[in-house]
Amino acid sequence: MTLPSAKVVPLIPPTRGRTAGKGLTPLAERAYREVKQMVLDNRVHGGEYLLEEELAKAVGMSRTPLREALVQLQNDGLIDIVPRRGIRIVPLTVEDIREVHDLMQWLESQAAYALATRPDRAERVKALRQIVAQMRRLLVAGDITGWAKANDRFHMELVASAGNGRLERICENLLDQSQRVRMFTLRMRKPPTRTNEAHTGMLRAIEEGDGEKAVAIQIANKKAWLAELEEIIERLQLRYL
Amino acid sequence: MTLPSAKVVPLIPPTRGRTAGKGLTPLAERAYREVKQMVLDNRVHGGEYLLEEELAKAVGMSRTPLREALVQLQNDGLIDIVPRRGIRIVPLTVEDIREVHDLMQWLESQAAYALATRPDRAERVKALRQIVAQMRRLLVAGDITGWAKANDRFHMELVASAGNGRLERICENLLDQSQRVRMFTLRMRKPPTRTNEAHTGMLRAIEEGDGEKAVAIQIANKKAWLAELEEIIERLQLRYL
DNA sequence: GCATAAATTAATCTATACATTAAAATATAC
DNA sequence: GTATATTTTAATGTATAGATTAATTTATGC
Repeated sequence: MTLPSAKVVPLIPPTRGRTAGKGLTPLAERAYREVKQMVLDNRVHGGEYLLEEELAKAVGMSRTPLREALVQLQNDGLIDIVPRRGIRIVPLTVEDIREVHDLMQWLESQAAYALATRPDRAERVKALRQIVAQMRRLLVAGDITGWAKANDRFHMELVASAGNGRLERICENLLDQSQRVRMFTLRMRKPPTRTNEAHTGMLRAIEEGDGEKAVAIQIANKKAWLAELEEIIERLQLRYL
Repeated sequence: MTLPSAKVVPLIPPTRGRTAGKGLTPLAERAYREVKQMVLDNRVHGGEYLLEEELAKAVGMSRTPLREALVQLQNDGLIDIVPRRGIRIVPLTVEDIREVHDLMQWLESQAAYALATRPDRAERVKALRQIVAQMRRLLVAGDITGWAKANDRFHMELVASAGNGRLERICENLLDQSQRVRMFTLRMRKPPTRTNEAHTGMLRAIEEGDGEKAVAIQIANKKAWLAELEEIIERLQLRYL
């Protein structure tokens, strides 16, 4: 493959800084956001198929920008483009949830450990504490969906403290991939007071500069979280969600 | 956004198992592979622009499948699609290399640690040792490019030992993202005997079940690797590559 | 009634025409 | 000569027509 000489143009900020739907055309971006929201809101279910033409009609555009959005969504691991059959919502098995859980635990523990060793960690800890306070209020108010969203913000804020853009994008995507299952099972779980306490304890350890303790608390909480989810999924008797 | 009822079809293996260019149409897949190879082979450079029509002509297809391939490549972090300007090869700064390095170090250390605790690790250690032996032979033969490829296989094999598909894809992509810089600076580095020794030592520690020692060796080698690269880039006086 | 071949259908895949946009070039005023 | 307005150009963004493919349905032979 031979090319004419590539043109060099002044360096401009990359579009990749944006976390999702990055570098897509205007219609493709809208399609990306709308289809993604439909998936994350559990309006469709794992294993189900959608047809391109029907999706295009639903989002009010031709198939060309929609297809570009679908390539992005497939890359995010939310859908599969099945040749000549349609768009399949990626079914999530308990193994998938374990994979995502393991990765998040590994990456978050690195972020927590790194934060515990930073001299200027007080600001970050303060911001994280504010999120936990909000989580407590939402739990008391009975707003479990709001609590889950705040919990996601906590995790993303913790990860952001590592100052690594690629890490942030990876974690945000992992949260997206597991969102359908986490939301589907949310009301079947015990009230997440254990998570609130674990976050509080982890932040105290970070504040004290005790990275190993912070990591130990994080790992224990995440293990308990996964065990409860596995129990729920076993009780549901579903191979995938 | 409202949809007709989604069709449910028998569960078939997802296309996402494939590591790259997954779920793309035949022409899009070919475009993906060819353009990616062009980028990874340093036939274009960071900051340079390419035009869609010229690329389409070069790969011998219309813009439609090419554009789908470009969405995938952008998601891989290899190019940026700049609206109404063209495709830009993502410029890599030393900060980018640090990010990738940090992430790989975190993820690989998890994999190494996990492997060191597995009772059935002998088989994996054996496979990894074979790769290191090949790396030694290639170094003696003066084939530094072959050595670098074998080194990548070592890292991917180590990561694969964790049995986490998402981890593998993430790491493969991180290796891709840093490839242009690593290959560009390859011959400016000292002969990588330190890396060969580090791999050997790490495998011995894993074999002995000493995860912490394995991780310590891995971290030390990666730190030295990065320091040498930073020195080279500073000597080159380039803001990005 | 069953197996296989042939025809039909459904849906994507790809090419390309046309619309749109933003940069570049040119014209104009001072 | 410079600043601003206007026009032109280059390249993408989007819609859709037609090609292609694979699944489904129907026809045929035994």
